[in-house]
Amino acid sequence: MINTAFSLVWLRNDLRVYDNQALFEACQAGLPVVALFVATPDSWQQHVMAPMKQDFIRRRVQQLQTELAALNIPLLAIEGSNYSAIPELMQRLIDTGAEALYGHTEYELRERVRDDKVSATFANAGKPSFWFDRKAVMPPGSILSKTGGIYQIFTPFKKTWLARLREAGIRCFSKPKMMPDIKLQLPELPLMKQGDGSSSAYVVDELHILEQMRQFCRDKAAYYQTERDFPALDGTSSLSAYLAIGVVSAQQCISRLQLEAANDWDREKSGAAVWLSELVWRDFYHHILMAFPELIKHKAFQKDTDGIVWPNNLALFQAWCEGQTGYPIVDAAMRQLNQTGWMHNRLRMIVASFLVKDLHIDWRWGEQYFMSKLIDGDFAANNGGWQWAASTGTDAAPYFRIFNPVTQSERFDPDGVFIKRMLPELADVPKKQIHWPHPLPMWSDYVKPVVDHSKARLKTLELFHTVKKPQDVLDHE
DNA sequence: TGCTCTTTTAC
DNA sequence: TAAAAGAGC
Repeated sequence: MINTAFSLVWLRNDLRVYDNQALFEACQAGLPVVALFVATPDSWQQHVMAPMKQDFIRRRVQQLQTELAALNIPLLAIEGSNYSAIPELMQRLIDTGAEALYGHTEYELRERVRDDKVSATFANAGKPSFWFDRKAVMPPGSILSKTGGIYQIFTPFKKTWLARLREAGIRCFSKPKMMPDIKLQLPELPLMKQGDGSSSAYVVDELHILEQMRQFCRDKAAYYQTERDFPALDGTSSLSAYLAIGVVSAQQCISRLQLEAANDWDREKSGAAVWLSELVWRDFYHHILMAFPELIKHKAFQKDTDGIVWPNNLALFQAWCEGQTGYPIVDAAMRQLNQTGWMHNRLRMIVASFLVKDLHIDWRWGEQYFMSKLIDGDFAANNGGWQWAASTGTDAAPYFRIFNPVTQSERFDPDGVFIKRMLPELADVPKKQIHWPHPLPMWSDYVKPVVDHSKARLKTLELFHTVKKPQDVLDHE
C-alpha cells in the first residue's frame, strides 16, 4: 500500500486551534497535517485525574475534531490505555506515512519519559520530532537570577518575569491556514469513547471560550483585585479549567489583557496587574517543578518538614472530604469542590490550611484529593499551592501563619451568602452566627465541630517545632 | 495571601 | 476605653 506522507501533530494539553504553535508549524511545513489525540484512561487513573476532567477532555477533543475538520485537518481521536502503548501506536502511524512529529512539551515526569520514547521511535525511523515549550509563558529555566540561579521566592521571580515581558512581549500564533482536502489512508484504531457527561457545565466551543476570556479582560479584570477574594461573588476569571487542558493559553490571556487593559496591567495593584500576577504564579510553579524534579515524587520542598509525623486521623480526613467538619466555610468550600469540580481560590487556601493545621493531616492527602476532584487539576499549581499552604514549599507561608477559619469566613464571606448557598441546613441561621453556629439552633442538624481551632493551632506549632531547629532551645539553656 | 497576646497611644 | 501598634509564634 502506498501512503501519502503527512506531518503528525500530537495534541495533549493544548486542545486549541488558535495559538497552537505545534499545529501552526506543522501546517507551515508543507505536508498534509494529521492531528492525533490518544485517550489514556489507565494513565489518567494513575494520576488520580478527576472523572470530570476526563470527561471534559473527551468532550473538548470531540469538538476540536469539528473545528479542525473545517480546516481540512483530520483529528484522529484514539482510545488507548496507558502511556507505555504509545510508542507502538506511533510506529504504526510512521508506517502509514507520518514523516514528522509536532507537539508541545510537558513538565511532569511520566509525560517526559513517554515523550522521550516517542521521540526515539521517530528518530529510529529517521524522522524528526519538533517540540515547543509553550505551557508556561516564560519557559522553565528562562527566568533566572543575576547569578544564574533559580528563584525560590515569588516576588523577585515576578520582577524579572515582568521585565522580560516588557522587553520581549508575547507572541501568539494565528489559526493555521486552510489545508488542501486530501484523503489519507490512516490505520484502523479503536476510536475514542464518549465521557460520562459530568463536565457539561463547561462549554467546549473554542470561540465561545475565547469570547469569555475577552469579556473577562475587558469588563472584569479591572475589578479583580477588589472582588477576587469573595467566593459569593463571580469575581474570578473562571478560566482555570480551560487553561488546564489548553483550550486557551496563558499567552492568549496576557495578550488580550494587554489589549483590553491598556497600561493597567503594568500598574501596581490594578485589577489587571493582580490577575497577571496569578498567571505569573502559574509560571513560577512550572519553573520550580522543572528545577526540582523531586517535587514530582511529592517530596517536601523544605526538607526538614518531611520529618513531621502527621497524625493522619482517617475519620477527620473523611469529614474534611465530605464537608462535615462543623466549620461552615470549610464545609461549604468542600461541597463546592465535590459538586462542581471547582473551588474558589480563597477557599482552596482556607481548606488546605484547615486540613494541615487544624486536622494535622499530611498535605499530600489533600493534594491527591484535590486532583481526584478538580476539573482544573494541574500538578505544578496544585502541588505548589498545597506546599505553600502547608508551609513546606517555596516561598511558603511561615509555619506559624495559621488561618483561623472563622476569621477568614467573617472577612471573605461577611454575610454568609456563599455558606448558605452551599449549606442549606444553615439557611435560617442569623448572619452573626453563620460563621460559627455552635451551639446549634435546635432546628438544625448541622454537624458539631470536629476539632477546637485554638487547641489544634497549638498542636500544629508543636508539630513544626519537632523539626524546626530544636538546637536553638538547647543553646540558650 | 495570619493570629494572638501584650503594650502603647489617643481621646 | 478602645483602637493601633508591636512582638513572637
